[in-house]
Amino acid sequence: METPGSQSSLHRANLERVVRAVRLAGSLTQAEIARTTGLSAATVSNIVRELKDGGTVEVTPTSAGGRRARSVSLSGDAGIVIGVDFGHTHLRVAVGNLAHQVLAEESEPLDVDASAAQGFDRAEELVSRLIAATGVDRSKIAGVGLGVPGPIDVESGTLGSTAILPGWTGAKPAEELRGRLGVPVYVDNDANLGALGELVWGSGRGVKDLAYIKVASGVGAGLVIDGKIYRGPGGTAGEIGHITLDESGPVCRCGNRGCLETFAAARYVLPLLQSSHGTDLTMEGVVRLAREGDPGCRRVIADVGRHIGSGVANLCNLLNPSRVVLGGDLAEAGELVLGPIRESVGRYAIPSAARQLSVLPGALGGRAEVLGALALALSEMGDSTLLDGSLSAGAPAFT
Amino acid sequence: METPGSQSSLHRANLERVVRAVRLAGSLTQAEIARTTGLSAATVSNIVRELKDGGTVEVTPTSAGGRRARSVSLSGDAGIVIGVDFGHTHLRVAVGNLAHQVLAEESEPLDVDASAAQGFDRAEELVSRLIAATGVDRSKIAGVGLGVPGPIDVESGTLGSTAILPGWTGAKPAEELRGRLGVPVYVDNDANLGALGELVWGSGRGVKDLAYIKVASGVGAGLVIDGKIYRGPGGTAGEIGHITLDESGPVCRCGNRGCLETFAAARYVLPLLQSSHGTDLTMEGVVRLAREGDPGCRRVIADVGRHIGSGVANLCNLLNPSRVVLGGDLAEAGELVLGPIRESVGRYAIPSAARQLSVLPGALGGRAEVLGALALALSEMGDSTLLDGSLSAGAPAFT
DNA sequence: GCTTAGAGTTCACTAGTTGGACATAGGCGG
DNA sequence: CCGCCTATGTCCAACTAGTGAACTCTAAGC
Repeated sequence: METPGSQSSLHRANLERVVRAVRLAGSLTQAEIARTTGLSAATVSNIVRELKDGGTVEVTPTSAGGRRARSVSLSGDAGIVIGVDFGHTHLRVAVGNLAHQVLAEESEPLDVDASAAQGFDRAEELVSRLIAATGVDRSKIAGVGLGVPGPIDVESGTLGSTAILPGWTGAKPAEELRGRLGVPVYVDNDANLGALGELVWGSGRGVKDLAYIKVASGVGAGLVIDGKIYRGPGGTAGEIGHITLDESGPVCRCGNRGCLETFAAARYVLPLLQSSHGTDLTMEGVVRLAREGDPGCRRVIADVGRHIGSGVANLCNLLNPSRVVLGGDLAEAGELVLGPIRESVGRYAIPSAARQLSVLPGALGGRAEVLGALALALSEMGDSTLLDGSLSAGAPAFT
Repeated sequence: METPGSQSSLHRANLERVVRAVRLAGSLTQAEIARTTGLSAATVSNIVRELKDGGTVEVTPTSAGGRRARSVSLSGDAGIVIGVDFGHTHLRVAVGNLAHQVLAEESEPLDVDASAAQGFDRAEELVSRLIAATGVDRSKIAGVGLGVPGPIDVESGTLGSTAILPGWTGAKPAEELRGRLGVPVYVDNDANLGALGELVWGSGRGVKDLAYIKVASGVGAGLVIDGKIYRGPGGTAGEIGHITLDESGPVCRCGNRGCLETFAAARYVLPLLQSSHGTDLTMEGVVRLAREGDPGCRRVIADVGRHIGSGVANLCNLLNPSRVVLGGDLAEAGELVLGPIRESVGRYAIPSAARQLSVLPGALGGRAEVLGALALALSEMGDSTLLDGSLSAGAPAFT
């Protein structure tokens, strides 16, 4: 830190290396750590002792039927991370540990029109409740990931458009939450977090580049490139909802005509069915009816799929991701919507770009965003945060 | 290398740190190196001596009117890099040094239908001629960047479609050239290299995310994200030419209808003018006529611009780059084509994504690709390649 | 019961950085 | 013109931290 290119920094780097290896694998013996990190057994021995003294890591004396292998794993209370997701109609909180395990999760309805202060009150309460339920000490919180359902400037932390969450005008959600909880808060929009959630826990496991398409009242995409959220220099990457499919199509709320959103988003699609199916239809309802066989709903969903597929084809030609994951209510429709999407992609994307693409439904449903928030907290905090405990705890031993 | 987390790697890292600092700044005194790298003066002293012994760096005994500052700079012959660009109708080679200076550059016509072997013969010759002209020793070649005008799998090094370069079927250009020149060869397609070239030397200086749109016989884009070429998991990112603008438009060579390419690429646009302007018209000619005021050519170019703008708007919504650079013959048309592009982008992209976007003509013209090849060689080889000399030369000193 | 083999630890050694002492050389004031 | 001051670069002793080799320990296999 203070001497950025010297032995102590090397030692720190090696500590991180070990922690990362353990975190990724869940648990390892020292010999395995030595092999995967490339460090010598002696060094690993020292490092493990240091980490154990610092409380970062736990050593289970004997594990399986081996000779005498001590398995090393991140200690359950080494730290926890929290994910908070503000949705249009709900608030969702999850608590996880550093081993990528979700310890507790809960959601409650939240009025969109609630003021920002009220929303944060509820969030703070829910976080406290969940932490209490897990029995972990509050001081172990290593970071908080926060999702907001609208464009947010990650640098400055200010919400962009306030059309979606009135009453939150000019709010700086991350700052607010940091003030209340006293720990670092990392914020991003729901589509990006959904992408991260599916990447780490859901349908995106194993790939490094993924596009998460979320169809709800609008259409947005979260892009993960090489394992990291890609936001673009201006922070507004992923606006797949507003690529133009038909220059003379319906007028979109963004002011253009024929945006993908006007063919796929709930606010434009539901009215099509209202004369035949009643006015209080929701996207969820349409999906349910379609699965039950309602021909009108099936047709509408297939049409939506075809249009999304056109958008995905463009995305695919430009970015060539290895996986596209469909999220939001629409994902529940399964093959009813995925089939037409794949068909459109096959038709409109150039073959070499579409070849290794797989289009999958999200595996996490509405949980994708909270879990993504957890993942954001985990990735942003880095592995170094874990070491602070062991470093400060280790120091006295040398005096 | 062999011991990836230990002192020797630290030393190597520090060497690289110093080399990078010097390369970025041009020349520095040891004290300045110490300050910018954060290393101690003593360490810098040792490192500089080692680098000097290895020939990587030169020390000019006295410089300005200071006390006794010795200025350290990369030695001119510490290494050179070579860029080779195979185009549809030309072969272009450039030689540069590690200080990002172009030492020599030359191009010659190359028949597209020439066999691969013949092409490589010509390239090898031209490289030899240029190296001889610069007077640098052949052994100083640190790397070669190679551009090919078609899809290439960077991992395996095999050319994809052979439609563009018949006679090159199944060739592995990088391997071939490595065999002939005996140094590492890094290969990529022309659009990606053009992007890199403009980023490092041209209209993209200062930004980290850039899209380079090359309009020639086809339309392709090179994407640079966070300073690195983005190829996508399948290696075919950037196919902006085949995003669909009009589902019932003209049939494209890719098999779809209404691709951007069918509205913008030379092979589709030139026929429009052949009845009025003759059959041996080239894109270059159209641009020239347009600049001279020919209304038909102006109209065609403006239409092309509008369509490209639609594609760029989609790109912008999805990726939100901070800069779009137009390359290829068409860029010579200047505002005649840029105006309509900007107009289309303004109309079809969502405002928040287009806000900080600038659309510029390429500053390098046809040189973008060779210079990009140089930049590729420079970036791929890293700073570490420079050290090989000093490391191997330094070793005997310790025996 | 003896051997064997892998796991983890200890120890002497070595690589490499650092802080401080030291030499050097120009600027500046007297 | 001389000596002080200051910043540069070098040298040396101290220290940090990783490594290979030797060693111990345990359980499995014959």
